[in-house]
Amino acid sequence: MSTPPRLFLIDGFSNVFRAFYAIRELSTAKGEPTNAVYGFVQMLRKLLRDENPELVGVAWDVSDVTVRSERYAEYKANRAPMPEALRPQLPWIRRALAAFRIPVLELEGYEADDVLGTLARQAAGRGYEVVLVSADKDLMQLVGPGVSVFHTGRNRLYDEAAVREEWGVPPPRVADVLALQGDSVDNVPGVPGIGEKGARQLIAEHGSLEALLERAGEVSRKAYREGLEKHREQALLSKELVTIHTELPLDLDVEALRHDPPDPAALRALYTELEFFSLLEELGAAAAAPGEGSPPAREVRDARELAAALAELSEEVAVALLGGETPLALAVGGPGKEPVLADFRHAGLRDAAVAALAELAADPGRLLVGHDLKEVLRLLPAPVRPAARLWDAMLVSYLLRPSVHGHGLAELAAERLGRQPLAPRDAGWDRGAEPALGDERLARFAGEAVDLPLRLLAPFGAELGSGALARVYWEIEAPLLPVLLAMESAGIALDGELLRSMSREMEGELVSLEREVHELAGEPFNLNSPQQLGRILFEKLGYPAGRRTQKTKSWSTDADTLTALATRGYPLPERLLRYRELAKLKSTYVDALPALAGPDGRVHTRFQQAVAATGRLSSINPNLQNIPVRTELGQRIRRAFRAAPGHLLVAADYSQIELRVLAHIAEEPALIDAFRRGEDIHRTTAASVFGVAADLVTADQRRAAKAINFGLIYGMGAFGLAQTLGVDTKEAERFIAAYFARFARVQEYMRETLGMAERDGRVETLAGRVRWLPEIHAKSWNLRENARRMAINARIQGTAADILKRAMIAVDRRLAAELPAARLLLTVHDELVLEAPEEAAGAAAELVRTEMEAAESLAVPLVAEAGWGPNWMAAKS
DNA sequence: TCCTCTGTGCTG
DNA sequence: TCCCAGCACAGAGGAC
Repeated sequence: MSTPPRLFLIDGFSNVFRAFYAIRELSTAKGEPTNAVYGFVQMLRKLLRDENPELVGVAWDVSDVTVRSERYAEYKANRAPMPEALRPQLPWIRRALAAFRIPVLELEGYEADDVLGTLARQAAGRGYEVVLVSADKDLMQLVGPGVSVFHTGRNRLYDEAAVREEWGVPPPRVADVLALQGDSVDNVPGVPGIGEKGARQLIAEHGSLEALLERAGEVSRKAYREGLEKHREQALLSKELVTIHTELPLDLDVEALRHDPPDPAALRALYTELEFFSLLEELGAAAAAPGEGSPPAREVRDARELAAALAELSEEVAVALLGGETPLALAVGGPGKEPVLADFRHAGLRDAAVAALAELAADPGRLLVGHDLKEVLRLLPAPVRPAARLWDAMLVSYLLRPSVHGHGLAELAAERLGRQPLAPRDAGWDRGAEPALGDERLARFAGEAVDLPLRLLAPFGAELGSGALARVYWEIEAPLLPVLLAMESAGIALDGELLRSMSREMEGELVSLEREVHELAGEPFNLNSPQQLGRILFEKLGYPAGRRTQKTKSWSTDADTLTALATRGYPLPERLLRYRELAKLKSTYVDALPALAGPDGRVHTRFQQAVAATGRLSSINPNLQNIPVRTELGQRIRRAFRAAPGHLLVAADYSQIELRVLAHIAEEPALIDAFRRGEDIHRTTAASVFGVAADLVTADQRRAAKAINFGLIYGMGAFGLAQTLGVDTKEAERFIAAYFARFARVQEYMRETLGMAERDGRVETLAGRVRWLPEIHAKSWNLRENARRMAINARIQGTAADILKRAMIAVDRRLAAELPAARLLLTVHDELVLEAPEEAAGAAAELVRTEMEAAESLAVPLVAEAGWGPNWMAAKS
């Protein structure tokens, strides 16, 4: 059976408007706006590439006078005029259509909707498969046998079932729903009081607008009943307005819409004129390598077929897991091998795929290639300790360009391979929907998911080289990946009951604080709104003016500002500070955490291995690296993180790891000696800077020295130090001068680091992890100073991160061998949290402390402290 | 209704 | 001219 030819009819203006609003801003060097052209061209390209339709046409309104506007004067009366920046782009769009060789159907005197409706009906009647391409929901009413709508905004194809699913009514009744709810943009009045929800429900119940009006008196909800009775005529008129006509006197020559390939010369000329450089480049690439893509994966139907395909594979095996929250399929391939797709909806294939993946991962002779392999290996039952070597394109990309945000497969494919792979949406994942079993788009998506990482192997391998950065990959990042996965699967137990009772208690105090503040303000306002608070404090109550915020120039109401006011005796800011503390902790932790616990009563954060520019890990969903610890209330929250029954939590943290790293890299003898003697480093610093004996250092002097020490790590200047210490800049300058006089090698370290950054455009950690700093040469003082601070900080923070990662790998390895009942749960930059059976907690603490201290050999000792207890707070003492 | 930006604040 | 690295909250406002 041959499939009918497909005709794509594009709703010109609806897509032009959508492109105009969807693309932020884009213009030529001369300042001519090009955003709508760009968006429209991208839409065309995507359509032609993904769908490759046999026939294409664009419907285009040419005049503003239409049949309907004569009949209903107010129609479009309040439709905004065409934006100033859009009108000059229309001729370009016409040129783009010509270059793409897409015929334009210009029809004077009719609405584009009616033209599309008529043509769709005619073509469907002649056996074509019609797809209407629009960003407008009105067209949904045309869906039926042979006619579907591709909604450009939602990126989704609507057939009859999809329309029913979304609207709750069959396609022809979409007009009735729209007539009821109205549309302010098109000035369709509808029935006041009836919105989207109501309209759908009423039409679904009564079948049509007419039937509904007939029995309007029986509608139970009063507002609806009265609205329908009062606005009967208006509703009928609305329906007339939104109903699309399909009987215009047109005669379409469908075969004239056969799609020819685009005209490359015309496209090149247009892109050049519009300064669309990325598209120009692609045009060049396409000419150089015509038709090069990824082969689609072949779907296997049972375990035997999967095994047969795996038997073909060589040492290099690419794996990809497809699906969103719930995995749907595993794709497997290899260089030069046919990629296969194991869709879990085939009976038994999920188990077979899991077994196959486990076998591949357990094979030390394999190189497992993929993108974000942590997510792929998550499919395996915990704990996963692969013997295969892991080549993760995401992690390699991160090591090569750590400060670039976004190491997604699509981004890498575009940058490194000049490819534009299918997005999940293009393959059928959209708003909870997923591609059907056997969907050809799924096969293509799977093919790309295994092929692209394989193709990235060569360029990434070449750039990673075989030096220090490659060792960072093979010795740190790759072995860390399964450790992180195991920690995520383990999760940490949460005392939800404790948090819930805290929540109730805090709620009470918040309510009374709010009342107090409203009384002090003389009117109620939203305490959570900095804007409203600013107006109350500085405009209504006339408090002494403070700072303005950076972007919006509204009154700043941050903790510093409020504290300053509070110390001057104003009661409102003092109350508000307490309110803020409570509200912050309650919303971010006390209320949020219990909701994030899994059915096992534990929270499973995700550690991100390719985000932080310095090499640190980060934690999301929830972030367990910012759990409070400083305030009393914060400590109570920390107590809600507890050990499983019969277990204890073990917490171990490095002592001053960053300052020790600084002492080592700078080779500063005074610092090294202090650490070797095991002195309190802030006290020693204070004694040196202020010229007093260590035991005579005052609390204030120690505090100042501590600020200096931290400031060094951050690349701080005198201004910043003055700010934190609350002294003037002159004073801060004297502190810094005194510090450098005593610790001269530290100043030398700063100079060296900046020299390297300027010479190489990058700095490195001790292990060889790189951070690129192109802005070190920026003309802007601000950008340049920023880069200089980053250079100083990245070496120290990054080296500390390398050390902790090494420690994690070692701890995990030794635990598996010696204390398998204990396991790592969390990492917080200089701290590790473990869970161990009660009787093994002491041994686990000793093990983790030893491995942390042995993780790197520096000129100063690395010191870690470990404790244990029933909860996180108790473990830290 | 959904999404993005902004101000704010928690951690190391 | 505000000190490094993160994540997440609520409010505000724009697009749909």
